[in-house]
Amino acid sequence: MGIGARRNKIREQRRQTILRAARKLFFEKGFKNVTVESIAKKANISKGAVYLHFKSKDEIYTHLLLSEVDRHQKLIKSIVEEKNRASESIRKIALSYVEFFLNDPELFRILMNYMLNPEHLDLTEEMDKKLVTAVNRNIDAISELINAGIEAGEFPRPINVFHHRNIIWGMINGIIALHLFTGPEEKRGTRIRNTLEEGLDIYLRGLKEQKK
Amino acid sequence: MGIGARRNKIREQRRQTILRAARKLFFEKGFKNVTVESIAKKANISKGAVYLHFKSKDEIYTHLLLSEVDRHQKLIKSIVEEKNRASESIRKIALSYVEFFLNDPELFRILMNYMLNPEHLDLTEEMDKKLVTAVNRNIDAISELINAGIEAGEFPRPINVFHHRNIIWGMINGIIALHLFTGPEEKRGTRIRNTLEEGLDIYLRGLKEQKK
DNA sequence: AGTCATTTATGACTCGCGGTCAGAATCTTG
DNA sequence: CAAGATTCTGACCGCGAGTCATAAATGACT
Repeated sequence: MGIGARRNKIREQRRQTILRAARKLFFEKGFKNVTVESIAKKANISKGAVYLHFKSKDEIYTHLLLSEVDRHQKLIKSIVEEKNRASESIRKIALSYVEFFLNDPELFRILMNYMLNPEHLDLTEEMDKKLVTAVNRNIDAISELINAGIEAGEFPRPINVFHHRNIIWGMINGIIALHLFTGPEEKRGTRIRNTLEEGLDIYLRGLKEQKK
Repeated sequence: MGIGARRNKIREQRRQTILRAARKLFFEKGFKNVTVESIAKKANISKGAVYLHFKSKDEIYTHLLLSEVDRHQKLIKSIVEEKNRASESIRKIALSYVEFFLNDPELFRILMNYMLNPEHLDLTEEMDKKLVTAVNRNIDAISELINAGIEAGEFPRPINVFHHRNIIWGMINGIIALHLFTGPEEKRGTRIRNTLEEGLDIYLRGLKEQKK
């Protein structure tokens, strides 16, 4: 191994150490309640050193976010590839979202925040692009499924795929947002799942009878 | 006029001056980019004096929020009282929301933020309660309309009114969130309106054929 | 091994902002 | 006008993100 490569490896290890420390803290206390100092401490490193690896606190969070979104992307991909009926796959994707966010509500908050703040976070160009791409890939899965549904005769044509993708995506997020932080915690899961399933059900039924 | 009353009047005027100044700034620059100092300056007053009238920056914002929500509430009430078909009224309410938020996207951000942060803002007990109540009143209008629709035979029974209220509410918010800060600004209005109308349309159609 | 350039680490410091408070200014009352 | 009550002021505090002068570590070259 050349010197350059060794350097990079060590550098990468440092990054991972920081990310691991940050992850624990963020997911434990929420973004606002974690200081960069505390991340540094947990990683046995100085505050300044953290900034040798990441541009900002936001960027650290975004890295974690990205790896989560990617993880979820794989799940979605596998659902799409099952080749069930389109409406069934959409239902599954929606439910997988719910699980995803029930597991880490903070993540939903941050993604929502990202969506609501056009100026975005304080990220490098690169990170910003990556995050947008990753999120879009997930949204596009729905388009793909709607198209497959049209192919299969499950949905009528012509329908405006983008429209319906946005409506479905909006519904999923809206319902999650509405329930994720309210009511008794142990019941949130079933409440969200039930509401979302019923909502999609009715919507997709309506869609199938569009312009018959 | 007694001395006490005069005092109160002056006090109230000060509050209004502060609120007016704050309003202009907030709606111009967004919550984060306004400092309490700048509000004070605009109101020709010292920073400390601001805190004689409001507990925190959050609370100032919430006051503005509340008056907006109240204003909107009146609109909703008048829509409900028109006694159109339920689905028509729901459509109207949704569209009135859109106008509301197109007019002041920052407001949507804050309300969403409020929804996503259970610890809420740094408010007096009273303000917090008021805000929750005001928002709920608006959501309840939808329940009311669904019930009216059932009465009128427009929707089948039995259906779970809360469920559908939440789904509709979620859909409205989700679609607005998805579009309010993206794409060319001049087209946002029509994009949101179209998507939302179509979404509701299909959903309500599906609802009418529920369990026939 | 010793020198020196380069990379990496440190933590004291700056900066910005929300919020506080001791003391000044102004008003009320007798 | 004096004394007390109220309102106002702006210097100050605390906090946390991000910076930077300085120090330590590394390793290439003699």
